[in-house]
Amino acid sequence: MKKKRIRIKDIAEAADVSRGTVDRVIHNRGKVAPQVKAKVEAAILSLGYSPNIIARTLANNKEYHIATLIPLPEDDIFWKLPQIGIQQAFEATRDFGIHIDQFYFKMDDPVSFVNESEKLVEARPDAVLMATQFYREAINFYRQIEKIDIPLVGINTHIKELDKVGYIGQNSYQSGVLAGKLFDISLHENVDILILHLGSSVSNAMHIMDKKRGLMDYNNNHNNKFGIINVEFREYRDLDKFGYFLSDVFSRETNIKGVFITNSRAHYFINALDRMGISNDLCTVGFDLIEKNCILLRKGEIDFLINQDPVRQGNLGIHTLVDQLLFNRSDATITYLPLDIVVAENLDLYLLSNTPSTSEIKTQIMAK
Amino acid sequence: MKKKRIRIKDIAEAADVSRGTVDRVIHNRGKVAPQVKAKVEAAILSLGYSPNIIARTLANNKEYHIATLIPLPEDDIFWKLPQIGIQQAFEATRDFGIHIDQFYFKMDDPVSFVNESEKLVEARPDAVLMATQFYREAINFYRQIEKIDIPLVGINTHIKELDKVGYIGQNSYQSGVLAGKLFDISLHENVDILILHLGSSVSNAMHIMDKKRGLMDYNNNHNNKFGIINVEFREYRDLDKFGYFLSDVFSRETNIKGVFITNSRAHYFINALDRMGISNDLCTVGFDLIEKNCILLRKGEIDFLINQDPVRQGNLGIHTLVDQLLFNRSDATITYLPLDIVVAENLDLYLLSNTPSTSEIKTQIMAK
DNA sequence: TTGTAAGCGTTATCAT
DNA sequence: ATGATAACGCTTACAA
Repeated sequence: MKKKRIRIKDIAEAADVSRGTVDRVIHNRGKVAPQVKAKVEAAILSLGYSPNIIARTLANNKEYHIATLIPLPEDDIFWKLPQIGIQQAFEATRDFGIHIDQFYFKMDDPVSFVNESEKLVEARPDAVLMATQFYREAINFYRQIEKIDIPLVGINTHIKELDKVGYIGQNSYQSGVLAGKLFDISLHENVDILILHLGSSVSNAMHIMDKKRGLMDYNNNHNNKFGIINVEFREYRDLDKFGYFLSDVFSRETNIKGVFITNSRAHYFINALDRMGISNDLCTVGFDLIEKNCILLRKGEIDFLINQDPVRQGNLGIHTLVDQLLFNRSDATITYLPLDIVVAENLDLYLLSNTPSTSEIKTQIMAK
Repeated sequence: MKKKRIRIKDIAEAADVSRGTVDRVIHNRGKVAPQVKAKVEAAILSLGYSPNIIARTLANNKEYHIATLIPLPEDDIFWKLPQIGIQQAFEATRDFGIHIDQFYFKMDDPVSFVNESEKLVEARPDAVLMATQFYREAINFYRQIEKIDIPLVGINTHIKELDKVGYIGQNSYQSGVLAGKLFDISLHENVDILILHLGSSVSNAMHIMDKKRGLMDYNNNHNNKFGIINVEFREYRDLDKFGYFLSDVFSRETNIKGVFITNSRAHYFINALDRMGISNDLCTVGFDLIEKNCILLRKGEIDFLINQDPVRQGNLGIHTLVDQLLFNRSDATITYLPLDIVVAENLDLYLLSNTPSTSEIKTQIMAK
């Protein structure tokens, strides 16, 4: 009934060799006579041996350093979320000998990214987790990492040119398609949708283009139900300037009924609208469950937030690397996380499952 | 720079006692002189000791048996999903000495539940995971479990009378509210919504009532935008009978524009409609990403599926129990999982993250 | 080519 | 009340 787990010792006895020999065939290191090897392999197969990861980890007694390179959480609260996931993963894996060294760069400053990436390389980590929107800089950074031949995974922004590294995050194109669907459900035909990009054009990179394409493709595939207006604005933090900009847009374009904000800054848009006294009868679709967005979602000022689970991105990113370090599984795979449609009525449930205090995952190691 | 992790040996040396003594104060077992105890505790605090779970697990070398009691996956494919999560969790925790013994009952048969629960008790497990809609039977079962004093968690159906046991699953009431929101977005006012319950009335229990209440409360709070019609039907598997039943309903009630199916059987409804040649210009909201529902969602025959992540329910359920067994953390907490709004445009992303092959979580132990 | 034994950090059983 | 020591299953250096 209660079958005991097969240990190395057991197959050593079965094959009538020593534990050392068994170990040698398992890791095929060292010399072992062909017939002996066959005998051991037969025993492994017939007894159904699988190694005890716990004991292996303890015996290995190795320390691994994973470096992270992400934007300063202070720069944009969005970046606090992956940070939470990274911390969770750290606590979950520290007993496996995993250390995490974090490097932060200024979100809008490529130079800062380059500086930090150099510091990171000097620290000689065993693996790297990266999140950046700087395409060229990321590719240059990858060249350096390639030289020292350690695994690298990206989160949040998919740098498609880097096909040798893993990616965990959202499918940007599909999130645009999904936004299209949400407008389709909510609005009548023959109205206009404003695509609004807030932030530096530097970061107005591929993944933002993908979101726009997704929305426009959806619209094309649905008989061009909507008119699409494309606009971007850098100085969104200056509510006055932003407000004037918006009233200009809305006075020129009087048929706008939907607004698609392509990143986590929807709350700036709503606040600027409010400041200018422009009434908000718009259907607004934004991204990410940062606090200011959540408040406006509850109030009904924002209609939909698309969640890309940044906490999980950070968490899974670290776990993927741990997986590679501990079990040398080499997957440079792309993992697209679900795109959650968040409305006032299901918001709280998403927030709860994101809070670090409630998700007390201790150990979460990928394998086999 | 590279700080070594503090071990029992380290604090033993610091406090100038033996490892045995340190162990005694950590687990406050056995006698230890007050001053010695204070000295050790001081050392633990100042050096910042935390136990190495890996080594502890190995040394403990204990075997735990977790029993599960869920409906037969063959009875209703929905129940394959928690089963997947349970299997994942098993693979993740087997190295921690966790065994899983599964008991299955016939979904619509309380007697079968009772029989299996008796077998389960005889097997003398160390913890139990349960999913059932049979209220009375579940409560009786709990009385037996209470006697042998082992942890019990429920998934999927919240038996509120059992306030001493943990629950992981959906907030049924809130899922009804969310359905209300979805109709609100999709439909004009002054149309009717049909609430359709398919299945035995036995299982037409509290959590189904909660869903209905949620929808109706939403409607009340929005000026009774819709009319609500309540209907249930047992023999939904008989497409002919079901079809006649539906044509009867729809010929009497000609203003129905929305249909809320309260469980995972939305596909039966669509098929019966189709069979009778009733045109589907309805807004349909159902539950759960089982294959037949997914196909209809893609085709546009179902508009929304609310996902309660049954895979994760099974997975988290096991992990919660493992947590209690390994770290004696006693939380009979209620964990409500997010309610995902699934449409054709984000369906694939949810399916991918549910597939057992992609989620290769090895070890996921809760702690601290 | 093979076997032996020490060690990973913790627990638990002995003596003292 | 305290200390020494053998386990747990695996790795690895060293001996044979």
